[in-house]
Amino acid sequence: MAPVKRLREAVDGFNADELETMKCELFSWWDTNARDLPWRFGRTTPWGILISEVMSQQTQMSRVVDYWTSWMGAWPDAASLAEASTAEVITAWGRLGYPRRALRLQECATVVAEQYGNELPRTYDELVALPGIGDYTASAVMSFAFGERIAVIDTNVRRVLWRTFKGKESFGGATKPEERKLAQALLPQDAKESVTWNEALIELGALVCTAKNPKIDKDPWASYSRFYANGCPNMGQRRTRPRQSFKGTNRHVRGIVLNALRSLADREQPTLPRAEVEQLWNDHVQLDACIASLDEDGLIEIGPNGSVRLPV
DNA sequence: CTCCCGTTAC
DNA sequence: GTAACAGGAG
Repeated sequence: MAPVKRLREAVDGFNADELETMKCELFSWWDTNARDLPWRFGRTTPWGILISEVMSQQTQMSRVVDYWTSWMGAWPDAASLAEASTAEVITAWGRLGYPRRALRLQECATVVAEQYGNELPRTYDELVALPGIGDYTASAVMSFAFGERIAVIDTNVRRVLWRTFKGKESFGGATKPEERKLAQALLPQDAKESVTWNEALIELGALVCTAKNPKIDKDPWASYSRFYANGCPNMGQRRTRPRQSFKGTNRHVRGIVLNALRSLADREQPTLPRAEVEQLWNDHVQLDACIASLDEDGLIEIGPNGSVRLPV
C-alpha cells in the first residue's frame, strides 16, 4: 500500500499541508522548550542513552538526572557495570524505585560486554532481546542513540497522538495496534526529522499535553487538537484499573527491606541479622514472603540463620 | 492482566 | 488519599 494512502487512512481529517505545518510548529516548540537533560544533544554515548531510558521507566525525569550523572561517573560503559558487585549496583540505584531494573541493567551490561564487544547492537531485534529492554526502550535507543527512523511509543506519545488526532484519551494497558499504526503513519520520512519528532512528542506529553490539567495555552497543537476542541472528554477518568494503595503492599515491604540493606552497604559486615530483620515489619508472614521473593529475584541473599544481605 | 518502587502533583 | 510517572516481565 502506498505510504500516502496509509497516512490518509490513519489520520483522516488532517491533510498533508496541515500535517506539515503541525510538524514545523512542533519542532519550533521543541527548539525553545526542550529540557537540557545531560544525555541529550549528543553529549553521551549510546550506552548512556540506554541507561537514561531504563532509569526513566515509570520514573519522573527530575528524579533521574542526579542518579544518571553519578551512575555514568562510576560505570561509563557496559563492561565496567558488568564487573561491579550486585550489591554496589543495587545501592547505587538508591531510591529510584523498581530495583529489579538495576538487576536487569547489569545483566544487560554483561551480555553487551561479552557478546557484543562492549558496544550496543544497532538493530531493534538485538536490542529488544536484551534483559530489561522492551519495545519502548529498544525503539528509543534506535532513534535517540543511532538516529534510525523508528516510531518511539511511550505513554506520552500515545496520549498526545490519540488526543490530537482521535479526540480521545488513550487509556492504560498495552499499546493498541491502532495507536501503533497512527504513530507509524505520522512519523516523518526523513530519519533526522523522525528523531526530533519522537523527542518532541514525548516532551510535549511530559510538559504540556499532560494527563491532568494540560497547558492548552502553551500547546503548539492547541488549535489542531480534536481533544481540546471536544472539551477534553473523559479527562481525569481512571486510565488504569484501581490498584491497591501502596501502603502495606509487598512492594512497600520489599522496599523497606532493601532500604535497610542499602543503608548498611558500606559497613565491614553488610549483613542484617534475623533479629533486626524482624523489626522491619510487624507481619512476619508477609515479611518472610517478601524476603523469599526478593531472594528469588536475586535482589538479596539469605544467610544460614535467617540473616539477609545484598548479593555480592 | 498482575506485579514491581518511590516520588510528585493534584 | 490516589493517579500518574520516557515500562518490562511473567
